[in-house]
Amino acid sequence: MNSQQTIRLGVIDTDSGFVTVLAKRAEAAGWQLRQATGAVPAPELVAMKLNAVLIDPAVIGDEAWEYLDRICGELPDLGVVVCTSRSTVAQRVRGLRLGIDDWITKPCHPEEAMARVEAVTRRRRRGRSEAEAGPLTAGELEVRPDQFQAFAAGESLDLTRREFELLHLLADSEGQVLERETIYQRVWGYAMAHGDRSVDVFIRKLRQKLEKRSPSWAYIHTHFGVGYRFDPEPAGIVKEEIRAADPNAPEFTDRSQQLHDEVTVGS
Amino acid sequence: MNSQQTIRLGVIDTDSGFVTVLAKRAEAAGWQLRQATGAVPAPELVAMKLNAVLIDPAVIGDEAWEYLDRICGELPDLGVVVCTSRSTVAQRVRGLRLGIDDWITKPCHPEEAMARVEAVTRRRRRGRSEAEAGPLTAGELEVRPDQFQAFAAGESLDLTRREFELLHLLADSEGQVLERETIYQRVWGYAMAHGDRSVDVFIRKLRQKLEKRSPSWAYIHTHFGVGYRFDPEPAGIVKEEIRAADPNAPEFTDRSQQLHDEVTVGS
DNA sequence: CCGACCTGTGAAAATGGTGTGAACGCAGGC
DNA sequence: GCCTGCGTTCACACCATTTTCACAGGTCGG
Repeated sequence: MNSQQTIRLGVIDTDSGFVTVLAKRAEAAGWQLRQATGAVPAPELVAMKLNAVLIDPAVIGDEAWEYLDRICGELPDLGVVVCTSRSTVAQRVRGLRLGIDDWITKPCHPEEAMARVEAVTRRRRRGRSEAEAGPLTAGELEVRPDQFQAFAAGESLDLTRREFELLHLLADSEGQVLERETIYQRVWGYAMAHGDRSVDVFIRKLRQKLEKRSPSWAYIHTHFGVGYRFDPEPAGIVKEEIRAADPNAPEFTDRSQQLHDEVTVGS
Repeated sequence: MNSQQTIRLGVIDTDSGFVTVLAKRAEAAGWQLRQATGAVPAPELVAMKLNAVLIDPAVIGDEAWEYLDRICGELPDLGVVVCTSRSTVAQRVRGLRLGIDDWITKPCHPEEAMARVEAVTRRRRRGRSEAEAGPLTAGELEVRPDQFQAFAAGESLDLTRREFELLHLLADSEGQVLERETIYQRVWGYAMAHGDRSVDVFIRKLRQKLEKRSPSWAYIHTHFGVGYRFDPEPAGIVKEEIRAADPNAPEFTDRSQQLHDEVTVGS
């Protein structure tokens, strides 16, 4: 469904002109970028949770081959694209055999670089369809994409597909307030018709099933006039946390909502 | 080791000079080649069991884009590399976005073409070779890939080829819920058409044959709106659980439901 | 406190997914 | 050519899920 997830790309290059333009376009496309101007150790690359890196080996120097070899070997899930000026057939062949996924020659159009990164990422995601996404945990909950189910205390919530997709989206955006339109768009896959109450109904079903298996937690919170927020809270603590969170809180840019929360809680 | 598996490559091109040289080198490397001089329908490509195709869209003509789109859409597991003289950035970007894995410009060195095909096919074939060999057991079942058969209590289930492939896939993913599209993709080798019921029909055939030879086990479970899950369960458990739950029935203290249940049961 | 609007809730109605039997078409063997 | 086994497609019945609707309850701005 949401295979169009944003791409997290690392760029290792010192050609500021190229990088700047690329960054601009990538951000416009919703990608997340990390930049560096020298070799980044493998563990740090892992920490960045990148889908791919775009590297100009020239900025690394003599150890470039060694570095590329190590990256490709240690991070089999990372797409590696080399982008460099002047290269021989022999170098490209060597690089590709080493494990590099694509080799582009500068000067190159940023769109093409992006398209190639995209192609590399796509191919990799497809390759491990089985791996799927890892399970999420929140409060007593465990959301398992490989089972299309959520569990509390080892027991299944018996969610239907839509219920699961909705809960998965919410749990994945823990702490964030999601508007109904956004939720509908992401779960149903198309725009919400004006006046559609489906989201509300499914939220209710989720709350019922959550309550049934995990009564002492509050997971889904309503934000009046906005949408819903997923945030596991042990029952009873609710008031304190909201009061404590208040100073930080005023995130919503809508009307004068913040006031409401205070009043509501205070009463 | 794993990088030295033979690659099955399809070449669609009329540039006999290039193709001849490529074929020579590829064969020297132990690859298996299939050649064509025009568009090859998707089903035929499936039958060839290729890892990748190398296509010059010029030999296909006006329908090249349409053809490439169809190939990429219907055969997600097939690597697609385009190799053509003269192309614009816009064309390359369009192609890569379409699902093409790599785009090379002629004239190109055969070694580089091979290296790029190799890069495209590299990732998804990891660890596939070892999975083939071993027999699987689950419940009373024994799945034997070497015979393309499954047995229960020493008796063959008399599975056809497709039935076996399906059961093998399911048993190999024991406990995991597999979507129909995934199943079709992996067993049939290409994308499932919308509304295709083949998977359902074969599941029924499997269930019949399993029931016949191993009546006291439930192997294949339906997940509504999603797909199927293979998980051997002794049939007895199900009945017991239902019977045990029935007398106690009032499971949850929601509204006034229990009353209804009791009345209903009492009658 | 009122009216307007938003959200929660239960149940009916519509939709759509699954099980199943059977007909069809195709290829390989006799 | 005819038969047989296999895979595909179709139609229908049944039922789980989803959507819709009406109303109750809550929240907000005056």
